[in-house]
Amino acid sequence: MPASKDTAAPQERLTLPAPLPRDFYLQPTLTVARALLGKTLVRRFDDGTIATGRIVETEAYTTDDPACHAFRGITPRTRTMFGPPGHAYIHMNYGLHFCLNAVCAPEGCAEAVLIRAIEPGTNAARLFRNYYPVETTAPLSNDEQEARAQTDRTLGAGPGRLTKALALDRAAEATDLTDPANPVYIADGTEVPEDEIVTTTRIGISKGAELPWRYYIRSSRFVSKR
DNA sequence: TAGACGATAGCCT
DNA sequence: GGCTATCGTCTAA
Repeated sequence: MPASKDTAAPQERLTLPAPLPRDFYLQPTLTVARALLGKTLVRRFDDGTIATGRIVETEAYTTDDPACHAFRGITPRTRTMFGPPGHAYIHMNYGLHFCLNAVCAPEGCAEAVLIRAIEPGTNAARLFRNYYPVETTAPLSNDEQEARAQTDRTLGAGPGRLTKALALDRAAEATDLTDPANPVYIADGTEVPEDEIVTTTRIGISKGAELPWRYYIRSSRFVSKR
């Protein structure tokens, strides 16, 4: 894929899909985790540019799940999870990475879907610039173009990577993901056939690790781990 | 208040 | 596959 492909699209010409309604997040959390596959994550940056990503990997965390941060009850960190559905719950882990979750279930019931990977869509070059802030205007060599193509495949592959590419941190905590006026929201996307959805166990947890609550799109090159 | 731990990712062997 | 950077959060004392 040519490196310059996404750089020229005038932002004002973008026609973005409609945000998902709040009712979407009131479905059972496992259903939401599956249904979010193929949906569009829309990010409006401080400079007014917009980038999108197609969600290709999710994990579900429910209120009776020992791996869920809210398992032991409400704390300052988990307050957002106990709030109304359709909001962003963003937490830091390992002191390094932010992870983006969509809050599900009615207010008072703390459940969420972790968005683990996206496929860069509109304005992928903007995501690349966030990931590697030093941008050069010099023509890319063949090796550099190959390295860049490799990075395009991985810059949204993993919860920490995608928040870095989307420049999302605690400032976006509790953002209403159903409001298209917000800096980040989730919109409709493409339908994913049932046989394209892989159900497997979650990654990187010690409690509740046996639960098959991770979902990804089989044919996607952009999932974090198979 | 101190210490342990963690929904990760990059680098090295 | 192993190691580790690095810090917010929680728990125990």
